[in-house]
Amino acid sequence: MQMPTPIRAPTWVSRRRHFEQKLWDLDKCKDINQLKQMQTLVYKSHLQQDPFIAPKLISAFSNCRQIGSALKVFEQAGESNSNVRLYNALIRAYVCNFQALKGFETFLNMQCAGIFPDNFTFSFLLKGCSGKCCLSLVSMIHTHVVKWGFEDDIYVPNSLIDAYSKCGVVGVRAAGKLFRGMKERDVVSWNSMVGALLKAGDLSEARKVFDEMPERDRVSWNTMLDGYTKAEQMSVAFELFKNMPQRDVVSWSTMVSGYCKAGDLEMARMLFDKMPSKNLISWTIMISGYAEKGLVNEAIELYVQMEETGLRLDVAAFVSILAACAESGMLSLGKRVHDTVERSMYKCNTLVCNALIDMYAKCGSLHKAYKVFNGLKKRDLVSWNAMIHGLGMHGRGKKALELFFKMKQEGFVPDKVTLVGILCACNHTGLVDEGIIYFYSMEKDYGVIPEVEHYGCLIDLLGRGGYVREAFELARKMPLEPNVKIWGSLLGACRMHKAVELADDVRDLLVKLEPKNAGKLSALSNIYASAGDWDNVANIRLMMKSIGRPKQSGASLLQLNDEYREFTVMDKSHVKSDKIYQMVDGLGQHLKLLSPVPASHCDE
DNA sequence: CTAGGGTTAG
Repeated sequence: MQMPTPIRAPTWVSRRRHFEQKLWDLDKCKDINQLKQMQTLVYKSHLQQDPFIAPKLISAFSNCRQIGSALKVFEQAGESNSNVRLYNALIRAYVCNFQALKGFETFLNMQCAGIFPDNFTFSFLLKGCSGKCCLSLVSMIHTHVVKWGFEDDIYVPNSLIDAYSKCGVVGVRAAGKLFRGMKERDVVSWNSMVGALLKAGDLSEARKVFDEMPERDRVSWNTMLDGYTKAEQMSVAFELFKNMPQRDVVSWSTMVSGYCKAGDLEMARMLFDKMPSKNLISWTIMISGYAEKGLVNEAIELYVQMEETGLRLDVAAFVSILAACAESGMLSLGKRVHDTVERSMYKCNTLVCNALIDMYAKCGSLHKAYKVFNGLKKRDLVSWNAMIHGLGMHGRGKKALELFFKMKQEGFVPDKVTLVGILCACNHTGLVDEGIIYFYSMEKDYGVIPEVEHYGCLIDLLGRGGYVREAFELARKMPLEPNVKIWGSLLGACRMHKAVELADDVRDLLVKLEPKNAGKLSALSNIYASAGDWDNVANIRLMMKSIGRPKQSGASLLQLNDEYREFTVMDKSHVKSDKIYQMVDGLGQHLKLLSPVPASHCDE
């Protein structure tokens, strides 16, 4: 009689099962050490040329940001393996790791190798175009799409619409043409088209398309909602919000963000408190909203509350809140955030550290900024720019220039932001000659064509250095339209050097500005008025008169969140006039404290 | 026995 053997597979079988299971989930592996172990196993089992395993390995390495290893896997997969998936995986790896160019190169190599692209290839390639404004590239890919016959695979034209939408107004037109020509459209096609029109700022056309949609999902409503909030049409946005068939956390967050940007922090907070569920993004929006507007107590209180919920901040949350602190000079919250960064996994993250450097620099805490900068292992151009600009704007021009040389020594190529920092540094340190030299050689030396900011720095520099006439001359001759800051610095220079004989130049410049920027002079006059700087108020009124602007009795335009509102003296018509007067008063105090002479206008 | 792609808030 035979005993039944226990049903138990030999060990090697179960091991193999286990191994296979792991192979199937290879691309979901997030741990780099585990992944390397898996790779060893794959190679030992001679599976590195397997048409399914190899692409998975590439994806896995790509997800772990190990693009070098991904490439190695690709190369070792062998040419015998003429596999679209392999190429697709490599293209995606490049594109997802910010090497879009290499992705396109791979696409070309693939065709040279005689391998036909498929629908996935194009989706990946198009993703590589995002963030860049490269219409010619997108339309080139479009041509390939048509050539290979993938224009009816719904994913591909949808990706195309999205890619086109990031190429400015012309791109959006191309997107519209493609959209109208599509055989069938799904809800994503419609949503992408609405999003494209909104990106181009065409709110009414977007709404038209939105109304035409055969079916709308959450994304459709949220996209349209965001369009209205970005345009600061909060009442329309609220109407839409009320009428939405369903509201998710994105809808609520969009509204909170919209009210924050519109400056209505109370309404924002009310909605924030009413949200049925909050996530990291919602908290980030509300805290940044408070921080940006300088509401210290509210911002800190909410930040502490968020930490108490146990939410872990990610890179975007850190960067957003720190940027808001930088904007309003909110050092107290900035420091708190820094504490959190130190305890997080992002204390060596370049993006986060750059935000810290910028925050400390803008808050005037140069020592701390420098400490973060020095401790940063992987500095990029932004790190250098933030530090140089920070030093420069606080009168440490020599140190800024030193850093500039060091940065070049280390092989970084200065960009336009660097040069603003350098000119700013020269300006705030009285290095007039150096500033002039840098300005006039920046195109030759660094290939940077001067923009308004650069002109602004130089004009400020000239004016402060006593070359008032030259400053005016430059403002008049510059190929770009002078902005309010340039105006301010010219006025400052006039006052500083008692140059009243420049009326003609002033008029010339005003002609250049008018009539498009009618409100700006008044806005400026208002700022000086709040600062109690009556000399400049008188100056501006004189200028306004000199170009025959009709005198408006005591009315002035005050810029509030990019919108000009008209006020007359002691106007109480506006619902929030109390708040506004308070704010203007506060602004005046600030200006008095900060600038005996009108502040430099090349910062920011 | 297989994977992989497109749209919304910071």
